[in-house]
Amino acid sequence: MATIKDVAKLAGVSVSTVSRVLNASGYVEKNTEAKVMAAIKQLNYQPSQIARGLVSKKTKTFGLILPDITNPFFPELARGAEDEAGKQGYNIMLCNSDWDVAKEKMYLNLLSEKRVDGIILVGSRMHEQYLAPWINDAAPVVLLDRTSQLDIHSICTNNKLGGFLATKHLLEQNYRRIAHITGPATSPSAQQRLLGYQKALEEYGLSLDMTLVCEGDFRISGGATGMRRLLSLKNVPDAVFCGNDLMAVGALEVLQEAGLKVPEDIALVGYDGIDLSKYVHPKLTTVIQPTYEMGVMAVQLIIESLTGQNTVYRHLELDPILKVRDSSIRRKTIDNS
Amino acid sequence: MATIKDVAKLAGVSVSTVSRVLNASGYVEKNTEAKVMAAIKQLNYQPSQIARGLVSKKTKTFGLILPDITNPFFPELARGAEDEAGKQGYNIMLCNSDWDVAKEKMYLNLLSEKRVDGIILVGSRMHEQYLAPWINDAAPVVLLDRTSQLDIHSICTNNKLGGFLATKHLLEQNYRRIAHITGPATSPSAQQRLLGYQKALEEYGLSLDMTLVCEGDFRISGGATGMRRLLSLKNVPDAVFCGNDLMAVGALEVLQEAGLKVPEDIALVGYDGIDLSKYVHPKLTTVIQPTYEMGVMAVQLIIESLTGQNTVYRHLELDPILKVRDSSIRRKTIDNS
DNA sequence: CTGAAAGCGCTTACAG
DNA sequence: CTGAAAGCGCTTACAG
Repeated sequence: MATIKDVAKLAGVSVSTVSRVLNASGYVEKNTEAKVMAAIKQLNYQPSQIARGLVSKKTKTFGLILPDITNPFFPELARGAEDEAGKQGYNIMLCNSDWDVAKEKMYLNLLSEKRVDGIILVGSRMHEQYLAPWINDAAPVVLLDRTSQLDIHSICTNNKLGGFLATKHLLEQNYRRIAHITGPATSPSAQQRLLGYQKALEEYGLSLDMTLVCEGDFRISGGATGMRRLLSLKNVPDAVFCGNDLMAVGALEVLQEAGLKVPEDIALVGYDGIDLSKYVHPKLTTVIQPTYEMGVMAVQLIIESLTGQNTVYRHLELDPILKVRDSSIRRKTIDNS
Repeated sequence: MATIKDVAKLAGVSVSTVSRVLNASGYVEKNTEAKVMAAIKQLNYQPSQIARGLVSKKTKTFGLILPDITNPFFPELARGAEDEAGKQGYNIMLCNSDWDVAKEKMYLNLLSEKRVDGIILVGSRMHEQYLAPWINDAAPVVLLDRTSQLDIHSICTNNKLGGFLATKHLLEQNYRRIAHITGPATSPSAQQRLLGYQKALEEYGLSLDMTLVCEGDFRISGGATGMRRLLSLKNVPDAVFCGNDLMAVGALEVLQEAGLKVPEDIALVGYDGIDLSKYVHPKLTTVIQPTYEMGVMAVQLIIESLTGQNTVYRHLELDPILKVRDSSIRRKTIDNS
């Protein structure tokens, strides 16, 4: 692979001059420039970003640590980040953490050693104390889908509002025995959605029945397991708010196998607004998150930090949107059985 | 950020010595080592992979260029590549090309300037002549989901076999008027699946009816458009082999809106084996590709090239597997209407 | 307008 | 067992 020296030699100039035409910095005679360009072309020369990075202290690369790209929630987010990064001349390094704090730490270290210009950390369950060392470190970090007390950027959606909207919708549709399959208890988002669920029940003067709340795992299998447990109750719910769409799909399968109709027998609401929610039958009512935008905004926040336009740490909160579809259509009367 | 010099100064030794303990190379006295380790810890020192890369000519990074991570076929593949790369100490740089040759070239250049140790190029429609400059270049390239006459690694599945299996299955189920919604005409995979479709028809002594073949785009919308066109025919097909699952989902929606039943009125077969195919109703018969494995193998091929274990270019072909589900269940008799 | 020199943060021979 | 020097491929002042 040709180096700047090779180009200089072939063009009969110094490396300084080649560097100048490469960076369009300083004056260089038209004629000299032409010679240099010709040499570059002839040698098929590509400047090494490694060498450049060593002096500029910039790698034009961001790290993106997310739980699992095969989980349909994350590709949208990754795409948003990549599109925005690409627009600004950055590449994205993708890391799957599987919600594993040890893996997150490993990747955080790796990315830091590779001197990425910024890191987007999605859905981390890491304790604040472990996060702290990364603050005010070389590369700005932005937390996605989680908040923090620390001086660090964060973007999340209002999960409590989302849980509230989902549950209130079911209440408005005259469902009254509303169960909730939550995400993992360790997930802050899951906790907030649960709070929203409780708030909506309270607002309707309904007391919280903990037998109707079961912990899931944000995966299809967890939704199925939860639904089976709910069906085994002596007093089966008439509606289920699932902590995410994937679990709603699992719940839906169990209901269909049990010969129950959605929403006639049991209504279902999901969360996230992944594509899949539109293509199951019946189409799933869900709470849509601005997933792609979160990826875009994360990159924008980092770039703002980098260019010094923004010296204050931002904690952004976006509002989710309730999307009513077929799985929760209106009941005419309240069923008080 | 602390450098090796800072560590050396604090430990009261030379940078050479610090480098030795960092790399566990050469002899270093126990006592000296302890002092160095202490300094590293105290300064929270992380060696710069940029500086290391400049001398070692290795970045421990691979580039992964794929059409679109939000297309459900690709996350599996990306995950396979990332898992295997991570195991071997490499990171993955993710790039979305949108099937756009110009974007592919741009990323190829960018990744090359960043001196990645290898590049995985997925589903490229680039002409051989444009690909040629990347061969025997610094970083090994492996083509995924496409073949090449060039001296370059490639991994693909036997798409002709896949198309054949899908169509033969429908024929065995006594469907006779079988349409095919293809992928884009420019896609080699789409072309091969079409050939498989033709071969199966021939084997059953059926002649190819071009009014039953329409070009799609591998997206939901293209499947919907294709299905609408097929329904407008005077002589409607009794089964449709869709070039991928996404188009099958689009076709399914159109059929349901038209009040037609699958598979009673029209049978449907997809391709790829994406998760979604299991969760639509009815569950979609499909041809499963070993997507995750392809990602893993691509990384393995690159690493073999890098370690010189493998000097010959490999063209691997994997076999897809027919997965029969509800959307194409048996008809009792041949419908000769 | 152009070149020589120093330096980015490391590793790798080479002495000692 | 340890240190000084050269070099990886660039950019950035500094002279001229």
